[in-house]
Amino acid sequence: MSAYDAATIEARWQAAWEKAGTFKAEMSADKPKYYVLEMFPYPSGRIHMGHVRNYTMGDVIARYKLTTGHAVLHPMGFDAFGMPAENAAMKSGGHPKDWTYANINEMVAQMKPLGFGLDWSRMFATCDEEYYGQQQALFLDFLEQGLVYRKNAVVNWDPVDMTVLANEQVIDGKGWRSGAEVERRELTQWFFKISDMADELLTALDGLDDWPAKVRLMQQNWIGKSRGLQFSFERTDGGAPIEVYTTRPDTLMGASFVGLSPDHPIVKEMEGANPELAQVAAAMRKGGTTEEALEKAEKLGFDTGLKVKHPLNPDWELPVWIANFILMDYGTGAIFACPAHDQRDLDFCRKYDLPVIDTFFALDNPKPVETEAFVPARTDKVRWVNHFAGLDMATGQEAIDATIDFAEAQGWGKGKEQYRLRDWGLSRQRYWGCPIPVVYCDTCGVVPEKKENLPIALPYDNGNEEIDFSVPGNPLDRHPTWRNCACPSCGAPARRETDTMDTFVDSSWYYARFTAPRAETPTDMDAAKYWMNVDQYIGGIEHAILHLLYSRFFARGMIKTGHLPESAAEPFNALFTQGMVTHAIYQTKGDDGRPVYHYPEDVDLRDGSGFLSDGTEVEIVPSAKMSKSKNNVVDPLNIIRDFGADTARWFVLSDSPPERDVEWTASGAEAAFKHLTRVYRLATEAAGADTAANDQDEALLREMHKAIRDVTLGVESFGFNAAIAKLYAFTATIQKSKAGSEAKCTALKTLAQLMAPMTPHLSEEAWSILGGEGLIADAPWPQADKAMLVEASITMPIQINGKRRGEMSIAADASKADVEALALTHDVVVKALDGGQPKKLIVVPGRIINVVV
RNA sequence: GCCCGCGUGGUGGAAUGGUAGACACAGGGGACUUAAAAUCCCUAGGCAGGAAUGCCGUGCCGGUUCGAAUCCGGCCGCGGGUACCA
Repeated sequence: MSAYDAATIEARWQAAWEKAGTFKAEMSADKPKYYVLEMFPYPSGRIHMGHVRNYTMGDVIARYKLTTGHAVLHPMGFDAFGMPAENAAMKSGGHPKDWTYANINEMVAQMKPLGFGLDWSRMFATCDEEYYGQQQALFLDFLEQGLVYRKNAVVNWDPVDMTVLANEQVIDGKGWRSGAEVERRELTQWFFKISDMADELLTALDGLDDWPAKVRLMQQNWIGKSRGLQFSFERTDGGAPIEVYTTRPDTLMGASFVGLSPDHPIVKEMEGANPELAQVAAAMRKGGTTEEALEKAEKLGFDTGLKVKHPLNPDWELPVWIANFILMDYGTGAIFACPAHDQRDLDFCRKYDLPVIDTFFALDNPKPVETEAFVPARTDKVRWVNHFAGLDMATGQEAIDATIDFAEAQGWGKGKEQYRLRDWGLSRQRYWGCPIPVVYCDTCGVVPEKKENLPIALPYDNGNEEIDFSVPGNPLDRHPTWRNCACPSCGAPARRETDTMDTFVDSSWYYARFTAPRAETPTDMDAAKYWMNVDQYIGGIEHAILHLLYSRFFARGMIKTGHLPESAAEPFNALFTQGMVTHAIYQTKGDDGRPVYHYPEDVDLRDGSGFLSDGTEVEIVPSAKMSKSKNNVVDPLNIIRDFGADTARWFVLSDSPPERDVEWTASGAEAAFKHLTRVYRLATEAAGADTAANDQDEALLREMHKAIRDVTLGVESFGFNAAIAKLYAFTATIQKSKAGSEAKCTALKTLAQLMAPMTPHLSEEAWSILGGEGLIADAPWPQADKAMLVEASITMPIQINGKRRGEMSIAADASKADVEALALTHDVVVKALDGGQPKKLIVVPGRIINVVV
């Protein structure tokens, strides 16, 4: 009998699938289709266990659906534009394109041995001219439909490197390379009008029943629909009134000051005549642009000297301050502050000695606000002490509604629905992205490129005009010739747009492209109609908001521009968000005091301590997301070399629920390998045995049908770890069973089928050993026989006052009255009642009996 | 700061209002073996007890319920997102 030789087995069956075209996606008129997609990877160069886990989950679904009679589309590609390629070019020379394609080749070579049932013929990378050329065509169609426009927006500006920085390149408000304090600077940029669809994107969330509730909630909060009041404050100097938007107009009588964003037009207007104000505003514009940075920054204010009249009392004058926490992008860039009922406003007013006016109190506690703002839930009733619409006791929401009605009736304000969602700025001042296909002409202005001129390709080693990453900034902007072109409208010399697109654009429609990856238009309608939508989308929770929201927007845009059918507005029918694979970090201290990270394979673990080969002890940081920079990455190739791909696949699914993070440990991998070896051995033993049928057969087959039921449920509900636990138990049952060899072979063939989505190579081998017909990948999924699942009697636990005190066995079809009668005769119940009557008797059929005494 | 999650034995975890700890790892004991490896069997939350058994126990505090890991409120810790990382 030969041993389990994973390497040989895996190569054999991968070749067999390839030859049979098992995973080639074909449209079929007589099969239901199933489209399963995992979020495609960034080509960092090496795959890690996180990728293995993610793609194994998708593969389990894909292979399972193939055996249930579906035409399956399961493609793979690469999200290949982005900053790391440019950073690599800056650091070690070379070209982003060469770096990226080398990485892609490397990663494909690492993924193939894992035996994923992917249709590799559909593979593409977003940096392929073929792909981004079609993306440029989409952009032009979106532009024509009014879904794209230009406006000014702020970016992180490094004043030393004279370049735009990404948020992750701003560390503590300073540029990552220059160390200079970052400034906020305005540039004219391209935007997608996602805000036009805010309401649609919000209401459609209700229909996404197979998305995690947490993702829908995050998107709902992100879109942030609110109803508030818009009105203006008259200035005492007769200047243009200050328009404000507030979601708490009911607190207007508690107004303390009017606040302007440092980027507000009034501030900019005053800067010229007021050097002190200009200096303060400039200081406030320093630091990064992220919401987090703005919210966490120390609250700073400056009195402009302007005064406005309170809309309800012309004699009441409020000062106008500039405040660094007010965003120009939200509402009107101006607010009024009510410190009594907003902690941030209160902190600001205490700091600058501005008045605090209570407008309502808790019903049972009329205490004036001192250092803590009183901010009850909007549904709580409060007592109003300072209001104008005749309110006494009312909830915050009632007061808001009443205030808006009052303001509208008097004509000084208007109720308005507002969204937190901002338009999607897509311009990036970088080389390694999809060029935005527009041209600037002195005569014609901003002109879209003609479709026949697409793709507008990135320049690459064009003679002596090579792009240059040795200096910061956008190489396209510096390129001597690339930007020179003819105006598509008048033919005169003109300049190309040198900004490229946000990489989120690339990933917002790749799912549609996979349905016809070589089409000469962005999509092929017949293919899109057949394959869309994605039936199961799988990816990280970190994409809960931006990627998924942008994809939902893009699908709608593609419908509007005729690239997708109406039915594809929500492109992902079901979403599953998987957890990360983590691993301990091993570090020592370098000479400069900074941590030095060591690879797991270089660390020898003894009694919970780790040592390098020279004996140095390392510090162990328990568990962190696998990350190249921390060297805590476990290379799946090592696992495949030692144990085989099936072991790696089995383990990443076995020990942890898919939505949660999983810690990689080699001991777990060994256990998985042991199990697969056991299954292989059982199969070879059973195939060679010849024992007669006997009275143990039925018990084994009953367990088999239970396993079919449980594993099928596990696979369909992403309960892979639970399914695997059942498979361990079923394997042990087979091993211990004294059933005849025919029954054992039947059980083992079913075991091989149930394991096949997870361990496809071993399953094919076992199937073949046991005389199964054809490929297990094509064999119909086993069906549980309901008759074999019925149990004659069940065990029910008995509780006394909610605590388990005993159990009893009873016929499975016993009536509730029978159960009650039998329970009352049980020893523990008789003892607990001590001759008395039960206070209450609860019987949950099939589950539990609780006697309250 | 704000939004969204998560927290259960020595470890990964199971249990979605009904027997807390399935399954697995590490540990302990045993069988087989000249020996080892491999394999198989037993054991295993804590405390007390010879045992039967009892008490405690799902981050912490409180609540709802006949019954809470699970639902509600408050707190602590960790993770994800925060619009130019992907």
